[in-house]
Amino acid sequence: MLTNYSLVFQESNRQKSIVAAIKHAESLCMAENQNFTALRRLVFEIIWENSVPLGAYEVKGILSRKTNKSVDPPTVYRAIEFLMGLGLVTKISSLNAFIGCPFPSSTRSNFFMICNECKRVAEVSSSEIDNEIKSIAGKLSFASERQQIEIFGTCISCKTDK
Amino acid sequence: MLTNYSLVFQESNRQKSIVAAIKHAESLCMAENQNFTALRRLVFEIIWENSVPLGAYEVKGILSRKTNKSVDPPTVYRAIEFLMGLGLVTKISSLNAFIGCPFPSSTRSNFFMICNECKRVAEVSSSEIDNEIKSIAGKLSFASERQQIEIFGTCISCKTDK
DNA sequence: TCTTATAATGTTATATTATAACATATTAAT
DNA sequence: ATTAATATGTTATAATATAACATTATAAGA
Repeated sequence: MLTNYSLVFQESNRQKSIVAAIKHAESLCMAENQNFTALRRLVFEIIWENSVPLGAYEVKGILSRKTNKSVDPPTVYRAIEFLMGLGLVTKISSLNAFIGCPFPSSTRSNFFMICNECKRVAEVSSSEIDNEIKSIAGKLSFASERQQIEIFGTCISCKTDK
Repeated sequence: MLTNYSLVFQESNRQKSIVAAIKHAESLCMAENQNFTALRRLVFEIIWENSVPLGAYEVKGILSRKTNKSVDPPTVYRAIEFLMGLGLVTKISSLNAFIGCPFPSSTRSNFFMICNECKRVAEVSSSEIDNEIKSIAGKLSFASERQQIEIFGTCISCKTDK
């Protein structure tokens, strides 16, 4: 089963999803007894408002502009760490950049399609992939804890643009 | 079809594979009209001699000791870039570290199982995974060019050690 | 063989990404 | 109010990576 795969490549869906994502983040923090502070919310919004993964220092710059004061790296990294811990944001490690997670953590494949042209990312959730990975890990007697799948290429709109 | 998945977790296989890998690298360079220079060979050996992924600066340190002279970062990064271009070495981006590729590039899934305890890496080649990714990309009309799959967990020997 | 072109390496400097360590402030619990 | 816990501010620096240019080695053409 492949779900939600067009989410991030389609701007309209993404706009809607930001609002939903903030609500989701709020209730998740509530449930986990975590504090969704103003700073964390700002960083969350900055990352979610962008259709492309942002580097920590880009977030820092935007945050600095939004708050009209200088921001130091640990401020950003700490907020990102917090958000990643809750599965609200993920790092695309090949890019050293961060992007919002459209899926609740329980159903996440950590599977990303990254367009080399427009840099936008689609997160995909696929039980087939997940099961196949489980099966391979089983054969290796490898106890898998976390997976990260990054596919680079060209998305449909960048292909048709040419 | 799942192939070669025990390669890197098993020390004996790895030792054998180094010799084979050097021969493979030599003939590949020959075929591609590329120069397998002393420096590149050294870096290749350093990366292949280790069962765990090495950071560029670790390679730098080892290289420096082996050659008894100081080595600057670009020296290492350039050699690594060269080796990656030929598919002889891969970067594990979550670790900012490099490891030898046991597969010829044509058959590579870029699929790594990374043990959090011993840090060793098994590269897996799975046509099921590759096909499933192709199928998902197809549904998204995404022209995929490169994939990188990183699974973190605990390997069998670290599990039984406890 | 000499000369030129190309490829590879050396070198310096600096950019980019990330974290450690400690100070201060805010919030929640007693 | 006081203490404890959590979050943020601040300074400094570690770790990773690349740009730009100089030099050397190798290969190719005259």
